[in-house]
Amino acid sequence: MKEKINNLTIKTLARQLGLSVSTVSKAISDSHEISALTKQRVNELAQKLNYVPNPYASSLRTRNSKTIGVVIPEVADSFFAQAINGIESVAQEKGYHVLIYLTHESFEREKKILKDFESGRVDGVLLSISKETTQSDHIDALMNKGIPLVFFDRVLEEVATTKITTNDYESAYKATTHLIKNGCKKILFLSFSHSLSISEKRLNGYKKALLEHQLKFTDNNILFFNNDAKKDYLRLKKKLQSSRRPDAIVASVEKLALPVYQVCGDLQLSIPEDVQLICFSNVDTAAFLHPPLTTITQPAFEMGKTAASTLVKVLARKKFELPDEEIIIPAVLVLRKSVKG
Amino acid sequence: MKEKINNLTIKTLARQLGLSVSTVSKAISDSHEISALTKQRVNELAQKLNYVPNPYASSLRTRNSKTIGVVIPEVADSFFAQAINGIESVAQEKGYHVLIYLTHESFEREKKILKDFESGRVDGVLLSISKETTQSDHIDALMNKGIPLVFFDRVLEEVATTKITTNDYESAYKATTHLIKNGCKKILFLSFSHSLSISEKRLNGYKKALLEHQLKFTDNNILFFNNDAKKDYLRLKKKLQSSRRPDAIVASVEKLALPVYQVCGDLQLSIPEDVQLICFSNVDTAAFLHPPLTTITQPAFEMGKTAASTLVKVLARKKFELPDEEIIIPAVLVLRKSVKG
DNA sequence: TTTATTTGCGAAACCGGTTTCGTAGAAAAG
DNA sequence: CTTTTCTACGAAACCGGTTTCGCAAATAAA
Repeated sequence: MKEKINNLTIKTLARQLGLSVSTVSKAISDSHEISALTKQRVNELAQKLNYVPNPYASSLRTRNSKTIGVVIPEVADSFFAQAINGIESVAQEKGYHVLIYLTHESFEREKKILKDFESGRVDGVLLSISKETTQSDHIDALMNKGIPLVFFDRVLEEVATTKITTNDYESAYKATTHLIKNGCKKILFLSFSHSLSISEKRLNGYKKALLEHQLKFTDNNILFFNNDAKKDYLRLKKKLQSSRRPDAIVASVEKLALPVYQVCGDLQLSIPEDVQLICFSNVDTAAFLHPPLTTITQPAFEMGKTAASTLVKVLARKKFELPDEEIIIPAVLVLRKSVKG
Repeated sequence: MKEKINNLTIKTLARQLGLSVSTVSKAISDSHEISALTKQRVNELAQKLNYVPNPYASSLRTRNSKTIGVVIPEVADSFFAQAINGIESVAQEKGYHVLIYLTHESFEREKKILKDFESGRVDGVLLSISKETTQSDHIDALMNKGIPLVFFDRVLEEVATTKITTNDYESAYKATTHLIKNGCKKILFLSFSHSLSISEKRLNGYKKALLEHQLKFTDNNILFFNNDAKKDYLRLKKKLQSSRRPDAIVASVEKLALPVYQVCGDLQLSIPEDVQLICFSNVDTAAFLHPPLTTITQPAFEMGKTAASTLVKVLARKKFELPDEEIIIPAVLVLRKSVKG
């Protein structure tokens, strides 16, 4: 492998063409100041020599990098994977580059990443906050530096910027109502965060459905998963072994579904006969699980795409003003055999 | 949102401290030329003013970006998602940034992306080639510019660099042998590429198992999936309806599993009674599918991690010399109910 | 005490582009 | 024919760091 030396710069082109550096630069960017003939000569040589301009040199002067930063908790999750697809689709179309960062649900990591963004590394940011994130200082600081940020899915309400979400509240309400209409009276809600907007909204939608049907909500109705697979498993197991075993479960995020299958399998509980199950999930295997999983499927690709195009649109302007609004793309409830009826 | 103006540069610090720009720069990079006292003063002010150096300015001068480019066919695939996790884990530890690009299996896209990398945008590249990729000109060109590249999973043998793979041949051989020992005689191999190294190796492993057991291989034994879900479905359906219906299937990549479940479901064929199934797959729902899917599970995280650390290690040196070797991390065959026994 | 060395810092070039501004020559206007 | 306006281009500053090199003062060696 050769040494890394790029001696093919705009200067090389200029020299070979007997032009000045500025002329070549302008020719390449198709400036009106340059004659058609010169442009052609420049482009032909650039083509021939396989000239690729240094993006960082350009970035330095123009103060933009054509790069967006995507900050998500994890990537091995169907929702985020599909969202990335959506993001990438607009990035690639609009000529943006995508820097990916994972917080692994750590607030500290998130802060570090956003702090780094203050350097000007990215033109804008797409963020889905970590489950530990409850305050917005790091986000405010970034936005105060003039770097636009769009939330998607996991948002921080108090930050005045555009947020792309699903109808979490309504979806949970709808799912829970469906279970109640199916005769369920003891519906367990699985959560993994006390503070996250999506968790709260989904929980509230669930609560509303209970309330509307004269079912009471107590702390017993909700089980919080931490990130300790073994303990979470045991706690869920205990729940499902108790005398007042739930007759249905609403799992508020994708990764909470498998533990339910696991525990039910181990306890020989039938889904949906003993326990009905609905999960917020984008896994593409849902239809082939045993039993097929009823899901609230979020428009992950669309959300990523919308978030990215919202961001890119504002980046195209000189002033970066993102309206403080929430764009809600509805999820769909896909009924499968994990619920009765 | 404010205007994007970063007036806090190294110059600001220098001015406020009554030092020169060069001194501040050296102080920040902890140069031995600078006294402890000065370093402290500089760092304290930097801290106080929340100074974050512009990475592109630095990049321009030092000719490295602390960024690696990851080029993969798709992200909504458990293998790649997990691989990204592995990559990110070392990137974050070593202070590298990760640019992600999806080829969507398009050779043209891949060429464009690698061409862009010739600009110096990234210090090194991790590549898993598209299924259309059969030649290496674009890769050679990049490496000739002195940019190191490590393949993972989908490699191009003829390129002299480090390749991180699994034991595709042995795994397919093992899986097929297992099916044969289960009494299968008409084993169908599902492929999605005529040229890809992994496809070829897996096919060869499969063939070897057939050969060893006096089972003959004809074109009828293999079914190629294109990217047309509907047509692929129909072709597979036809296969499974034929009089000489296969009694087992080896699916050579993750995304080929669901169509099998789909078709078998629609044809009311039982897995594994009518058709046994083994799939190269990293989906975490495998154990809860109906029936649970026997998988050849690749060490995706490890592969990503190894690829990244190999790359990062060579980037730490002045000379970028990646040995032309293949690091093979074995996959594991996880037996589940989609095969008998 | 003189000379050699080390220490700590600054001036300036540099990385590779972009952008401002000035200007020679051609074309248009008067 | 002179003045004005374009047209097409170049010189140079600039973006924000890094690095080389030079040098004065402090310290060590002779």
